[in-house]
Amino acid sequence: MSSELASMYVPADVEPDITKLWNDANAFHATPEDKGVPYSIVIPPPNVTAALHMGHALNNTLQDILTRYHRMVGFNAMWMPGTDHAGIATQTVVDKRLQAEGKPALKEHKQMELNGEGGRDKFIALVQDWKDEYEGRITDQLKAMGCSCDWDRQRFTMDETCAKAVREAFFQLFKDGLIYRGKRLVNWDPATQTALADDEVEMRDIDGFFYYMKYPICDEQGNLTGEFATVATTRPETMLGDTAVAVNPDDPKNKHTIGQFVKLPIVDRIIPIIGDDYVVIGDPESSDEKAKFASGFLKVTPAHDPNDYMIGQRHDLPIINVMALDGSISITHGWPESEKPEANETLKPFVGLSREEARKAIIKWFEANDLFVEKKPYKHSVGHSYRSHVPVEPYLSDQWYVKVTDDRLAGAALNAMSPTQRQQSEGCVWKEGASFTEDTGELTFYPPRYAKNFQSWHENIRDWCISRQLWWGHRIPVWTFKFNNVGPQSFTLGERESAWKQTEVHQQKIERAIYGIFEVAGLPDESFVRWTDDPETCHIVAQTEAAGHLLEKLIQWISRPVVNGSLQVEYPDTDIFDEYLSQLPECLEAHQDPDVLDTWFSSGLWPMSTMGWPEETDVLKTWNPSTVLCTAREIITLWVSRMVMFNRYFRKGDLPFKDVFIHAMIQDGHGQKMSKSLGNGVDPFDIIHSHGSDAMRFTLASMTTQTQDVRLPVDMVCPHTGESFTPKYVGDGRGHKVAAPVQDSPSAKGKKMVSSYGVASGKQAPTDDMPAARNTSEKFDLGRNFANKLWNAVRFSLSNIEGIDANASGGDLTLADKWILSRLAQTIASTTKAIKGYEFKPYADGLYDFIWRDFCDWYIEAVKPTIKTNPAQANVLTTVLDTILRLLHPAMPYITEKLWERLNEVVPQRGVEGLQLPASDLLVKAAWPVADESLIDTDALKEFDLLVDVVTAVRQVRTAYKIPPRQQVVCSIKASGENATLLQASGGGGLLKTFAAISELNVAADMTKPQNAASAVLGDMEVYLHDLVNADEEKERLTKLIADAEKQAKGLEGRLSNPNYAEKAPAHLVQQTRDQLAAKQAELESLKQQLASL
RNA sequence: GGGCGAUUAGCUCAGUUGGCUAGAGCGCAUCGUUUACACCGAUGAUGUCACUGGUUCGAGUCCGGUAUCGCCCA
Repeated sequence: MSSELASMYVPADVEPDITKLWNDANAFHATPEDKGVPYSIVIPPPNVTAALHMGHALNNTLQDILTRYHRMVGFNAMWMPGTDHAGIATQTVVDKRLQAEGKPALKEHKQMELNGEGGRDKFIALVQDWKDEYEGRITDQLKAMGCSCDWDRQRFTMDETCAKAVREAFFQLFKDGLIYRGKRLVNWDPATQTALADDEVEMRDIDGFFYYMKYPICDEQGNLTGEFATVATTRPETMLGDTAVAVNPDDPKNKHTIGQFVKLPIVDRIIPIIGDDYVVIGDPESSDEKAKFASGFLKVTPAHDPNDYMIGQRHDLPIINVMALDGSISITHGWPESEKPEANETLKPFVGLSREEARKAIIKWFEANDLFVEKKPYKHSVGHSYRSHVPVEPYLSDQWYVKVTDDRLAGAALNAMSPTQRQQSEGCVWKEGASFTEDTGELTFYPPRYAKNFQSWHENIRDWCISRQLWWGHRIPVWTFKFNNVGPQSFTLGERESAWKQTEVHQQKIERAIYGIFEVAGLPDESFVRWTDDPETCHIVAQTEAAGHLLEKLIQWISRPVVNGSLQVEYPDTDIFDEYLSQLPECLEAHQDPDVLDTWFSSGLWPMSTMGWPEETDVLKTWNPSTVLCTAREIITLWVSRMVMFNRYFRKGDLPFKDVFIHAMIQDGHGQKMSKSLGNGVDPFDIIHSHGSDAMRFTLASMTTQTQDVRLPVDMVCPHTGESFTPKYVGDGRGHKVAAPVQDSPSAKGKKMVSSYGVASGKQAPTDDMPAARNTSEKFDLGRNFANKLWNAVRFSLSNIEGIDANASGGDLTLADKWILSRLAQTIASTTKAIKGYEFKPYADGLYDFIWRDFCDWYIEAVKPTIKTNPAQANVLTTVLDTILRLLHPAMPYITEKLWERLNEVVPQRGVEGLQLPASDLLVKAAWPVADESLIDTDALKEFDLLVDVVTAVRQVRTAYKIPPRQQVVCSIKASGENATLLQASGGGGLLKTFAAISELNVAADMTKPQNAASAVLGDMEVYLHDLVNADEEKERLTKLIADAEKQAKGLEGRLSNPNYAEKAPAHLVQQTRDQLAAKQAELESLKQQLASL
């Protein structure tokens, strides 16, 4: 194959070929049988909601660096790829898209479902289409980035393998009493109409009001006393559901009202005034915000406020829900029928109003009826849905919970922590005493400060609501059987007992029926469990999909329509019918739970499910626990926690991963989060196209410091000219800086374009004349330039070596050779250490400096004159090239693989004594270099540094005198001892000539300064460049140098004249300072002499 | 309210157990296209290391406080 290298690195010409090479070699695939210590990473599965953004690009670049590095080191490395179904997010996105396109959306499909037209399945199919599209795009993006994932193992959180794990996990937790059903206040999102977990609620400060409203006080019969209780609330609309007014028993002003009643306006409900010390005593003078605003009377609405709910529990208050699922006022979602709300003419106008409308209407009503006191501005924190961004409504409903406050879950997660990272704390809120009970932990956070986050989350954890009222997700594997005639609505003690008895009989019959059909189908008895929480209900959980299908069949049969006394659906197997089903109670109703599981339930199983759990596969045994999880900090609580709890619980205490590496989040140039709506995101594909994958990866790696955030200033690409420029910014009215919707082209006069913000905000639609502009960032030029530099360095090196036998004997190593090998050995050590410690910037910077500065600027220039005639030197050069490619490969896989191919063609064998470089067809499979310490030649390092100093000094003088770079100059140097030897040696002298365009070099200890020579002083050396001087300029130059030297000498003197310094500082430092001062004084002396001689 | 992070050159950021005459990339200025690379080379200018106390022979680095910005949790 001809692979002459082009004069410029063009990623698009290289990347597809290299991808093919890797694919043909199946280079990313690992099996448990492969040799090497297992190393694995599971990808944090990107949501199929949207394509990947720059944060994902960073996240996956780092994982790929780790994976490729460990593969090269010889680990059996496997990177598990996949995507997450992201229940609420994806369902919402698809719904919005359908609405925007005017197609039947979620609402319409819900109606279809009610009509029995299969709306649920049809909608899920639409989401599935979306998922297929975005899963494909995400995969393409990762592949374009060069991610070395084991693509044969790619998973999706809702595929069959993962679904099996979800089913089994739910079953086991259920069986072990760690899943329960509870009627609780949940965080309800009225827009998407689903419950949210606590951590899906984001708090926002809202400028609201405290409203003060008067409730008339009365006796138990409703006779008004003429007094009023003034309640204070931020949410007046909830007053319809008030079931008490509370007063602090220590409130001197109001405690006398405890025991009385109020007649709730509009509703006319008679509710008690109760004493509860939760109530804040009002004090307008107080510095405490709450006391300042408190009126002393707290309206208690147990159905619509978590704190009120607790008060309600303590005082056994009724719970009256006054809202429908969409948050509108409703009398049919829990309003007691005994109040006959439909007959209440006062109430009628409020029914059906939205929360916001109801608030206004109720305030208006209170005003009209002289019961409104005032409103005061009040800034408070309101929970909002992290998806729909509407305020969350505390809402009473039945949900499934995981009892994560069990020691087996949260306790196990805490005990997983590395003992070195545990913090002193006040213990857990869910457990008596301290947080930790064992020292089994190996879980380690990088950077360590994030361990604190993890710990305090678990210490304060609450039970986890896992049911979501969505369609897109894992359907909850619970089948609920209800017996409708076990007894009256409310039970006396005796009735309750008999009801339970009846229940027992019913349940036994159901169990017997299930055992029967399972046995016939060959399923084990243990593949279902039953749980009963009230006399009318029993819940059955199926362990496997097969068991679920049988239950489904049973339910179909139970729900069979009975027409004219005969069954319309026969159970397929008559024997089963006769033996098991004929006994089932007639009063039975059954259905599968309509809800789906919280997405994090399946994500929490990801490190296990992707590897085949619950089967104990070889993959699972080999790579679980995985080695490291790379993610962003926002995910520590949501995801890391759940994976740790689940993995430890289901796999006998094993961790899902040993290390957690938390990387920075990418913000725009103004420190704002990148988001679609702000139009400040940068698409990885755009950067791959404009700069190349390697450039993007390298730049991202070099941005990865240990801080929390990094900024990526966002520029725009002019669609008219293709150039990038910094856009004009405006405020968006919400405190954000955004690119103005319309931008002028920087160089195409009169042409305009629309910014991403313009498009996203809908403020400006793109047209043919005014197209949309893409975002980019100048920062990626760093990686692009570096790639090109490397490309040309290798190209040039190979063109010099080609045709000569680098493996031939002969030739000696020069100073430059010894120096570059020393620097190479140091670089191998430092980059290896950096990767091992998850220090990506030092890794990237170290290679950048070595390649650009040491190798290109100095070494290549140094060997230019001799490389073609010195085989030993050619061997050093190829050894350095080889090692550079290996070291850089994890960060820049494409270009290094391409150059490797060419290097193999030109020089198949590389390596020197102390640095073995085993040959490999593909760089991706090549061994990571290890250098012997003997390669580091400290003399060579020192000597080369001296040469660099001399060269730099000469160049400075040349520049000062405006000598054209190619004009040769005669140079004399006054030097003695080692310095003189070095400078006289052919290596030193030759290098000086090469680097500083010196035609003739003389070195002597007693060199005198020639007439008209310009000079530089380096310690006790003096460098003279002949025939340059213009006395005035030289005077000026020397005066400035003298001033600098004097200043520095003064500083050193000051340090030494402090007696404490000599006494207390380490001796070697004091000596060093003395030496520095001596050198500086000699230099000063010399400069002064020169000045005088002019 | 609790926790975490940031504040170093015009911009984006390094600065690893205190030893600094504070660095890099971009940008800027001057010079340079006989062939590795103009996605380049040489040289240069630019810093009260946010402020303020303290510890120390010595503080960008350690400790206390203040201010501003950002994130997480209530």
